[in-house]
Amino acid sequence: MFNAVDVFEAVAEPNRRHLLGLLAERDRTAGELVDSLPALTQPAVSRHLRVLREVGLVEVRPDGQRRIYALKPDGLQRIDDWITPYRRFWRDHLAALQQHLENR
Amino acid sequence: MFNAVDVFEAVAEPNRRHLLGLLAERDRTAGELVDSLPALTQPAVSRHLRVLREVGLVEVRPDGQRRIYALKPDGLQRIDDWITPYRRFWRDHLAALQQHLENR
DNA sequence: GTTTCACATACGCTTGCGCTTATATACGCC
DNA sequence: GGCGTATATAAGCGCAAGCGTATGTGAAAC
Repeated sequence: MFNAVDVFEAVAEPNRRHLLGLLAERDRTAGELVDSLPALTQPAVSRHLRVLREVGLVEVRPDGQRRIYALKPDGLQRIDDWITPYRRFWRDHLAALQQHLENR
Repeated sequence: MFNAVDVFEAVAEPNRRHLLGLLAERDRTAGELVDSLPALTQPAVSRHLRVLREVGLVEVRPDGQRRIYALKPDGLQRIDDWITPYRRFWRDHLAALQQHLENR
């Protein structure tokens, strides 16, 4: 019924990356996050937070009638793991460039 | 007129990640890449390759009537740069876990 | 030049995303 | 209880992504 979203798709959305950036600084209430995206309405931000929750990038804890969002430490690791094998490509490239500069 | 696609969106598509994976092994012709995705038609794969080209993740060189695709070394670096500040989160988390195990 | 092969593009279609407005839920305060 | 505040969900819509079929382009072989 609902399409399961994966981490890559979650992170592809600029507004969601913005939210992650704020949560990297410190935990925030849903209200604070809504205020941080003035171009969007409250329900829009709420939906983005839902997506981030569902892929395990953030977690919520209730605080009275507020809801405090926090970054979940290992969520982005899946992307990092995926990138790892590719990392050597630009490392090699940079190394070759370095070599070239030294040898001229 | 054309919506500029960014790297994150390009990588969000599973078929495109599949193509990148193959190109990480070695350069391939468009035809080989088409064969690697039997669920898709040739035009579908061609369009995915176009997206990967436009965001600078791959490059093409002609070889007679073939077109040889190759991974572009620094394309994914932008994603890696973005992840970097977050990396310490799961590092810290793992460290805390380690600490906990040693102290029990 | 014509035919064939390898690949890209055009077009039309369906589906899902992200948005807004409206409404529900749930807590705190009186 | 009733009311305001904080957040989530429902409903509906526009638009773009991704797909397939059909067609264009350009090189090679004859």
